[in-house]
Amino acid sequence: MNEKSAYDILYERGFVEQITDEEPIRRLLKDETVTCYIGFDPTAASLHIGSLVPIMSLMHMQRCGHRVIALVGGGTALIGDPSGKTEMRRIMTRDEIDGNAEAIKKQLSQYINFEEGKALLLNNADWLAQLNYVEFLRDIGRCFSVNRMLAAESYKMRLEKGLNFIEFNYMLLQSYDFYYLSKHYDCVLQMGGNDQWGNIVAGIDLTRRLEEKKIYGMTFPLLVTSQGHKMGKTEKGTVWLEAELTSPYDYFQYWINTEDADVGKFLALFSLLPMEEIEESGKLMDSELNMAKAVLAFEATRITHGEDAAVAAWGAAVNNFGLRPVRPDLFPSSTIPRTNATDASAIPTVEKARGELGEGISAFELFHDAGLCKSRGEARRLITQGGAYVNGRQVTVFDEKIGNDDAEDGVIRLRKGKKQHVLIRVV
RNA sequence: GGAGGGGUUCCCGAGUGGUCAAAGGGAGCAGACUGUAAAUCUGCCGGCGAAGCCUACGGAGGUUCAAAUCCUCCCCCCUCCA
Repeated sequence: MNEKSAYDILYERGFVEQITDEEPIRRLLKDETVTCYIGFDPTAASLHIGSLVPIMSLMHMQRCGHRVIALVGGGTALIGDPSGKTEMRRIMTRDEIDGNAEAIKKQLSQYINFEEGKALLLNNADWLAQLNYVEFLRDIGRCFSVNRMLAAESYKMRLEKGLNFIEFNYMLLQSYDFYYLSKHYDCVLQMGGNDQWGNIVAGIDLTRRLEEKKIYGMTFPLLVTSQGHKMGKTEKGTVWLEAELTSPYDYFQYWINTEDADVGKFLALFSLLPMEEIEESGKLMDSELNMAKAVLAFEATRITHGEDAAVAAWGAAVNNFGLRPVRPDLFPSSTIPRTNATDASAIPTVEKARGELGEGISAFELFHDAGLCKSRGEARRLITQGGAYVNGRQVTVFDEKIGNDDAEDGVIRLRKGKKQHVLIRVV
């Protein structure tokens, strides 16, 4: 059904930054079923938006019939990848890493079908943790030239600030991973962020020296917004893929706030919509672009949190921001609702006991309790500066009492600034 | 191992006895302008309901009415020498 090869798809959607050999890779992905892998770092209990490009690339590979390996770096996390970092990372304990690795495995299953050998989920701790140091040095270490390693871009930055031996070894371990996967799982392609280029190429060299086997590498662009801001940070911090950490509502809001110049690029990378539809939307100008942003937000939320959560997040956006329906001729493949129906249940809601509100609570306390402000002081400042609203009315006195009388249908609507809404449900 | 230089609030970075909750920049928040965009301008930007108090300048002690600043020991990083 699909004439395009995985390479064509990745290329046209903007996934490809560097590749080791264009022609062979193009052919391979077109004519054969290949096994490819990407490593994920278990340094936190959840992946975040920064991992989404790799995840989406694996989805595309799988949809094209290739076998994908998601490698959780339980072993390499014990070392800490220095690539692209200015500071050494905190060394994590074995338990922390194992716990995170488990959580990440579960998360990846939302995007990739691991049934019946269509995809594999491996943990490199399974082979790295039992390596024998002297043997490793003799078999693997001898294949690495320190001179070449020092020349690698990934170490440059650290050579100025300092790099210690444990981190210097990271490249050997990741190279060994690739070698190991190529040997035991017939993996021929490693993909990763562009900061992984050095590590990937080193793995290719190692495998060639040990096995005389040719394998390949591809890297993705490291995304910053068109304004140069880093991806995945908002007023609430990192945008996680885990619903417990970043709600589908916030996740949707993150995407709908995409800068104009990034909408097309992000639709290609973070939705599965056909490129023709995405290109068509490129004609949208000015505020019409908000329709494309809505579709981006909806599709991205759908992929990560499911259709129902996406619809709910959309409904909340309609309710809070007067988001208008997307024209029917745009993005026909998207399942975004085209109606005006408004289910606002996804708006963040905090419950308060009727009794607690009996005497009325000072506005600044309420904003703090609702989680809109990190401290009471911040809430006071917010009110003083005129950024606090109750039921759409600006609060001007910081200790104005808010009580049961302010509830409309059992709900008090709080708003911080223009964008952040929380409902207080009186129970 | 020796000599020198460093570790400051979310990040970068100034501060070498009181006027320091700590210059400046970035990030962030709010206001104006807008399209839930960007840019720009303005205000805010440790905690506690104010005075004041508490917490904070790598760690532990000490000197002093008073310490981010002085002394001692320790930890970590960088540069040069070995």
